[in-house]
Amino acid sequence: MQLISVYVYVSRMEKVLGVDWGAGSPLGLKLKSLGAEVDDLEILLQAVKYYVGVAAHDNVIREAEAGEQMKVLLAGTTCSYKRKEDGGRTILSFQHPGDFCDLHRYVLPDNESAIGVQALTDCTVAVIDYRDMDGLLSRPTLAAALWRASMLEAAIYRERLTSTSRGTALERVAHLLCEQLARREAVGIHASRLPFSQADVADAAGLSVVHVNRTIQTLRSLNVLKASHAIEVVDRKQLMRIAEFDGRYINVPKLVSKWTVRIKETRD
Amino acid sequence: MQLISVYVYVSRMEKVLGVDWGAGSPLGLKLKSLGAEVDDLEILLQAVKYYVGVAAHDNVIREAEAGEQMKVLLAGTTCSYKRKEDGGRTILSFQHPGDFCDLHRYVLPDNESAIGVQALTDCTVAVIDYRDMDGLLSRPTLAAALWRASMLEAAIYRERLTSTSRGTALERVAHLLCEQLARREAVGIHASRLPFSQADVADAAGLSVVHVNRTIQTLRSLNVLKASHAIEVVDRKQLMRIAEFDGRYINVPKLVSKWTVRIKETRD
DNA sequence: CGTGCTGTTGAGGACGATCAATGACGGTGG
DNA sequence: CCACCGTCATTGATCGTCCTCAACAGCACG
Repeated sequence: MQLISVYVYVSRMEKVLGVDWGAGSPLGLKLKSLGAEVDDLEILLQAVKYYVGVAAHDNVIREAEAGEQMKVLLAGTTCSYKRKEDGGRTILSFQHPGDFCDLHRYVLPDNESAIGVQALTDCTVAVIDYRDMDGLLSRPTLAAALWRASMLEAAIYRERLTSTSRGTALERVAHLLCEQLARREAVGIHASRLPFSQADVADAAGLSVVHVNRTIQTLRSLNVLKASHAIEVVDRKQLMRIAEFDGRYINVPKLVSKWTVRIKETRD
Repeated sequence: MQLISVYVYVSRMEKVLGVDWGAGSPLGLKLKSLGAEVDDLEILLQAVKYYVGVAAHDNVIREAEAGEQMKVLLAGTTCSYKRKEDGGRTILSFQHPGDFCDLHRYVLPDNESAIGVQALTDCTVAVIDYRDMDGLLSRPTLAAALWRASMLEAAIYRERLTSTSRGTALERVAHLLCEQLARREAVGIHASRLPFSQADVADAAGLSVVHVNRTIQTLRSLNVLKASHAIEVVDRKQLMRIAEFDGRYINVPKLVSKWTVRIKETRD
């Protein structure tokens, strides 16, 4: 199997890039970890109708939008959110490369329409028509992978729920950061700097911006975060200790064997 | 199609009951709302290896248990929970008749092992071996229904997350109660009394028992809850207003047409 | 060179946690 | 039948975390 290259039209930047979305890309690693086969990735990419670039702060999916297409995040960071009556924003989940932005909408149409997806950085998104989904789901391994993706989403919410109900602001923020680090690592992104603002953290953790700021300063004084403008983790172990974070729920074990072999064939 | 009757051995009460788990039962209504076909219910019930009775406060699934079988709640109320390091209990979700207790464990084995399920009332549970699941999933409508069940679980967590992050204790408790009322109604249970204690509400809402008590007393003074020993809702509309509850996420629309026809054939 | 977004700091106040004790109810055994 | 026990509900008092309001600094952008 050869690496798959496509041309991406990035609307804001208004230029054309040749980018690899193949087996070594976040989406490839994601599908792999969900137990899909290498062919599944190829078939998924063939079903892509077009690629979109979205600028930071723009909506990937508007809250009221009636969706007839599914979107997959290929590059950049987004969040799914809900508006509060006071105009505020509750971040339900961060989304990283390889994540399906609105799988929930395909599986349960109409009863989750109030959820929007917003770009936190400049992003690249793949768009697939609903009418092409049947073909994808006829492949048992791919269907199972999508089911697992749903379950993983549920597991992530579940963890967030416990962490949010539970502890102090310090624990909650630490947990949130650990989750993002682990999820990004699972798709091959090892950067220690996290691509979102303190305000985003506040909306996700259910805390005020002010208190998040103070919490982050505490983490900095503990030499867990770097004392810079951005959110950058320097002592991951300590962060996990503070959060009491057990990342096993992020990873899907026992399902990777086949892939590991095949990946070696193609990438080495 | 005839109504399906099975004999249930209830271990604690030590007696044998003839009970109907057919199309009109909570499980039947649940599958219907998930878009399954009538035959799917029959086939699911045929796959049931045995039925178990569990007494209130006992574990349906122990936290460390290595599961090779899936459990479906037929009668009674349970909760899925996680232990906190201090010994406390975080209730992740209440479970009502028709709910799958541990679908997550089947889809994502090994990475959710710390979750237990506890009976809050006396319960009846159906047990299905994992090795019989392949046969069930070979039916596309049933497989889709199980996928939707996963998504519904995620949606419930998502709502809980927003409500927990957001408001005051009053709103959170009100939301939690609304969710349970709506979910029970969706499977044909219209009782206004909810079958769990204030301590359970506290563990689910992430509040202290003391404060839950005071919150419930506030709701009683507003004539939303009945001034009795139990948790009984008398003014549902007002409760939903307090919680800003929109129950649409509980129901799965657009998927019921086939069933509605068939159900009339069998039940009228 | 303003305008907006993000980050930072200070002060006051509210909500909910914690500790502690008591009451009400049902079951169990002497 | 009553004493005892465990569970659940209730009440009071104190304390801490986190919210709110308010102001300001740094930086990117047009």
